[in-house]
Amino acid sequence: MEKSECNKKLLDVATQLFSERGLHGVSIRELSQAAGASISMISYHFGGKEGLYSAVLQRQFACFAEIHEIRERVSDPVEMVESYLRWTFRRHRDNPYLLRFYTSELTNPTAFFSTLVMPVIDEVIVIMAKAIEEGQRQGRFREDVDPTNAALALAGMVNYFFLSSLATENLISHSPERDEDLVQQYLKIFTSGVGAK
Amino acid sequence: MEKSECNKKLLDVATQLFSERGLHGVSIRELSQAAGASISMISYHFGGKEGLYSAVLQRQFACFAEIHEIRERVSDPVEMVESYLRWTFRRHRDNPYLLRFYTSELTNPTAFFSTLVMPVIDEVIVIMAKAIEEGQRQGRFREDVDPTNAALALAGMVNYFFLSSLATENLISHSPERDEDLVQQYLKIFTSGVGAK
DNA sequence: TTCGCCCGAACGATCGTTCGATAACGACAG
DNA sequence: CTGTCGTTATCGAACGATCGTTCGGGCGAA
Repeated sequence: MEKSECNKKLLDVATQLFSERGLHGVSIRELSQAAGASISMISYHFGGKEGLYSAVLQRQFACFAEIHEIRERVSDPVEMVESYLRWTFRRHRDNPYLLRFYTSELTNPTAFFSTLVMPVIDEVIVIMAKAIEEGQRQGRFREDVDPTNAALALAGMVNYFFLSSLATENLISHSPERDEDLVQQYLKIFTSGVGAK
Repeated sequence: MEKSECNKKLLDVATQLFSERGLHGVSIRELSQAAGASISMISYHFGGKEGLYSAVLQRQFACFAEIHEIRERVSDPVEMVESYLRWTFRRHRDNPYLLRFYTSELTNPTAFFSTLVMPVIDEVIVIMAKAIEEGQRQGRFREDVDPTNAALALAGMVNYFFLSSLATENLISHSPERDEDLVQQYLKIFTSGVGAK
């Protein structure tokens, strides 16, 4: 039998509201009303408000597993950096709520941080650090920077663009049409820096 | 007459608790109990829970004004980048709660975001973008990157190090003794990139 | 009839705020 | 010096509102 629509509708609505105001900022009454469902449906389908939140979190962070496919497909270190940048842009574009849960959990971790969030973040950082380390072994990357730190710097550059968008929307265009241009700019900065040759 | 200690104690306790769990995650009962004060003191001194939160926010973001002194003291673009990096490291070290309010407001903005948070963030980005632009005019920085975007990339690199610390604490050392080393690494990456020459 | 799915009233707990009482203290008049 | 008054800081009980959960029942398909 098909699992009813109520379930999916609740997940969708909860994704938006939780991302906007956090776990404690939304009540189950507002949640269920926005989903056109009854209050008790949240406890019925998800075992309570926290259960719904964890279901949202799981669906949000599922996409991070894609990094493994990228790593399998791409072997060249520089190309790996470019793929990571493009993948991250697309990830945020496809899912405008992701970054809110991402940083919300990093700064105000809930009970699900250590089981649902931290593992997938670490996986990405470790994989990128390994790619950079391989680049160093190949003589393509300078060896006087720590690979993990370089991976963090890369992730920071691109994620911060979306993180700061609420504050900088009148300073810089956040239109998706600029994405590929930005990918190239970040790639340039990361590999060659902003210094004139 | 001296303003009582109750006021200051409430501010200190609220800073920690709000940073850990957000505006909606803490009750005034827990707040006042942790401060050793009565429940009614919050409404009495700050006009309510939100008033206390805004007082905390104001005190947190006051330090961003220091960027103006730095800009007055430093004229060389590269030196300005280095000063920004060192200043940001010290800012986060001196105040471990700052980044939580910073990102919490960026992802789950409260009513005070547009008046207390956004203006100071924009100021820093604009000042750094101008410094980078000047570096381009001097021929020290390449001209094919957008100054504002470069400023965002710089801010992203260093802020993300602290933002991700909860997830990456067993991947990389976050000891303050490494700070100067990290400043130099970020400076290197930003000005020269990770590419081998 | 049975079994998922769903409803909404009801419950106890907790929320933020308000209010009357109290104590300490300086100013001032007698 | 002393008694009174107004101000300020603090308390805790009480209030109405809202919180998340539970529960008895209704509905439709098997």
